[in-house]
Amino acid sequence: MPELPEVEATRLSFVDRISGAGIVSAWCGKPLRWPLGTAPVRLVGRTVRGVRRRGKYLLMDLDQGLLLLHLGMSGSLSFGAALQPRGAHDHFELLTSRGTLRLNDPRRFGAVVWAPDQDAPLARKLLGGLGVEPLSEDFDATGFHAALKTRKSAIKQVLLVGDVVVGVGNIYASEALFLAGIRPTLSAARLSRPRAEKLRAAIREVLGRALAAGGTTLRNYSNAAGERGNFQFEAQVYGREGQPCRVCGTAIKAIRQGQRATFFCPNCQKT
DNA sequence: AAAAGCCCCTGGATGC
DNA sequence: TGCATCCAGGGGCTTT
Repeated sequence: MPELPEVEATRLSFVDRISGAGIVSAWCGKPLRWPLGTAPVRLVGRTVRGVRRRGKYLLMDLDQGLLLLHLGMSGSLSFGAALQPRGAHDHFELLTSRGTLRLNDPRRFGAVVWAPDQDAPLARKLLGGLGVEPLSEDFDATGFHAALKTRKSAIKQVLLVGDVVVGVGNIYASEALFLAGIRPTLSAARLSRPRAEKLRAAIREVLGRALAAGGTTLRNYSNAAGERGNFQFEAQVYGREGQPCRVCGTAIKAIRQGQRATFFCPNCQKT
C-alpha cells in the first residue's frame, strides 16, 4: 500500500498532535518484521519530539532514542483519543498523554523498531542504503542520470529498488513512467539525459499530486486521522489494463516485472 | 557490485 | 457452499 505519498500523508495527519506527548505505555500483538524485544519498556516515560520521514519509513524522535515505523504492504496508523477496541490486525499501540497511536497491519510486513540513535546497527541497515529523497533539492537531474547509467536492469525495477531514489512504489513507478513517456522495460542505462530529466520531473509531479490527493487507497489505506486517499481516481495507467489510454485511446497493457504488475500505454510509451 | 528470486503473511476475488 | 489458485501500495536476504 503505502508509498511515499501515503507515508507522508500519514505523517502529516498526526505529527502535530503527537509531538510533545509523553508515552504512558506500549503494547505489541503479533510479531511484525522484527521482534520488538525490550523496546516497549524503553518507550515508557519517553517524550515524542517529532516525526520525520525517510523513504517509506517514519522516524519518531523521542527524548531518548527513536522509533522506526514501516507500514509494509498493508499497514496503516491511527491516532486519536477515542479509538475503537483493538482488532485482530492491530499489532502495536502507544498510549500517550495526547492520544493512542495504533498500527493495523493484516499482512504484518510492516515494522516497528526501536533504536538508541539513527546510527545504531539496525537503523543503519534499514536506512543506510536508501537513495535520494525525490521531493528534495538533492534529487537533481545530473545525479539521477549518472546513477541510472550504472544500472542495466529495467527502469521500472530500478525505481522500485529504492537505492537510487526512494519512495516510488509499484503504483507511482508505472504512473511516473507514463507521464515521462518511457517504456518500463527500457534498460535504465539507456535513458538519455533529456529523458532522465523528464522522468525526474515526472516522479516529482506524480508524487506531489498524489500527496495532494491524500495518497491512493486501493483497499485499506487511510491516514492517522482515518481519511482515505483519492489518487486512485487520477491514475492514468495503474490498474487500468485493457481500458483506453486517457491521452491516445490505446488499450493499456499489463506485464509482469519481477513478480509485480506493470501498466503502460504501448503507444505513449513506445521506447 | 549488480541482478534475480524467494520469502514473510492474510484476505479478497475468481474459477471449478 | 467448498476448495484451490492467484493476486495485492514492500523490501530484506540469499544466491548467482
